[in-house]
Amino acid sequence: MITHRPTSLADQIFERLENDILSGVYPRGSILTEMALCASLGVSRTPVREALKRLAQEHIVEEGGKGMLVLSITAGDAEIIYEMRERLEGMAAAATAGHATEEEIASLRELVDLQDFYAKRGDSEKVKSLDSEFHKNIYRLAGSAVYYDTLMPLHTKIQKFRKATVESTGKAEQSASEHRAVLDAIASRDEAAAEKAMTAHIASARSRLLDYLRQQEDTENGND
Amino acid sequence: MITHRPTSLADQIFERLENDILSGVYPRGSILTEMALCASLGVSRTPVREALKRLAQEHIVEEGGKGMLVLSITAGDAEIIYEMRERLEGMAAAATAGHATEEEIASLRELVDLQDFYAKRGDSEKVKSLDSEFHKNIYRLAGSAVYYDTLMPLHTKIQKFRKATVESTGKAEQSASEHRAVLDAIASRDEAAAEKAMTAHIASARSRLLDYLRQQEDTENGND
DNA sequence: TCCGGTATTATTGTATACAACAATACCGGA
DNA sequence: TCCGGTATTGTTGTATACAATAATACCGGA
Repeated sequence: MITHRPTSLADQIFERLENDILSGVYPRGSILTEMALCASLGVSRTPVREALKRLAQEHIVEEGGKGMLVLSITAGDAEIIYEMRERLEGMAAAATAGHATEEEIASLRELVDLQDFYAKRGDSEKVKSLDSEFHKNIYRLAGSAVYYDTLMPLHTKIQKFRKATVESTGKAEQSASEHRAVLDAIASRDEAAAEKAMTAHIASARSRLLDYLRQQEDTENGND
Repeated sequence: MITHRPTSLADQIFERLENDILSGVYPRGSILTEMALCASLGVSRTPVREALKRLAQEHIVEEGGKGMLVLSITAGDAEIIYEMRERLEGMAAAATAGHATEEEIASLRELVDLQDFYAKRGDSEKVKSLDSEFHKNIYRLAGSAVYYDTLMPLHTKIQKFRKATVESTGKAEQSASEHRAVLDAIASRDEAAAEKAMTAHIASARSRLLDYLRQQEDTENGND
């Protein structure tokens, strides 16, 4: 309908569906059919179809006989992802320490400063988003698209669980200070220190997640 | 035209293009336009378009103003990928040791036996393909789709370089015997040993790759 | 009532039509 | 000759049409 747009309908729909699925709007087990989405989004099948295919490729949905079956991830998957990140992100941080320009490091510092600011304010939405940006930038600055392509899907998929790692002001401040340690190592071009600091940060986030999951287990962990 | 098919045209085209790009048929920097591919493949734009979008998502191509720009990967990317695999595949092998059924382990053994057989024969095409299958099965049997989703793209992207790791009979036999070490650890349900054996195997493959790249450097490494 | 077969419907895969944008080529004027 | 503007062409994004399959619902017979 609307014609020339900066970003395509397919992209918008992909992002929206990805976000809705990973944040729990469409719970695991839901069925998404092209036509139903067309109707609710007011577009033709073509962009919806493209978005669904891309979601399927990332195993966020899979074709389930009738429509597309929403997969999302389990707590067990989240634990695996944290372990993978623990093994990989240090590598990315080290590469970033080796590759990033001073301007890029300055922009990382900006992110950390802001995150710290909002952490002290208790604005966990902002903190989560800035936390996300920080990691995303590390992937980008590491000097090869391989880092981004590998780590970004992992990061995206645990969105639903990430709030657990910054849910209280204390955790948010801790996360921010860990980020600062990584940043400082990068800024001083110390690859080994950057790797170590990042690995420690992920390990820390992972243990915050495990605490959260243990809590959830007690109360029942069903729908949110 | 032809109507009911087990696998869709889009899937076939995706696989074909992926394979052609990663094995060097379309060299880095080529431009693929939808229409040109339609003409050469004899299908409409829809499946071609879907295949290209999926390739773009995996950063095998990217939109480059006019058509899709073929990216492929550099030797530097390959080195990064081997380091990532070194950090991750041990984890997958350990998980497989914990999850795989006896039947699944038997099918792994079959693959290793065959690989050994063809290695001794010097059939490096077969060896490469069986080597690939072995790793792919580890990803699948590790118990979470996260392993497959993360490792398979890495494995796929280095296709062009993998021949370097099994190019001679000696290397092929070495690779097969390393696989057997991994398999034995898995079969005896020893997760730590499986991780160690797999990590050693990737490290070994990586050094075989580095040797190859160093050779290439001497002769000129441009087009193949 | 229950079972089997047929008809209808829902859904997807593919092809094509159309609109908009971008680049380029061509033409006229200075 | 060179520059600017317009027209044309090539390319993509989106919508729709059509074909084929699979599932389901319905109906008749035992």
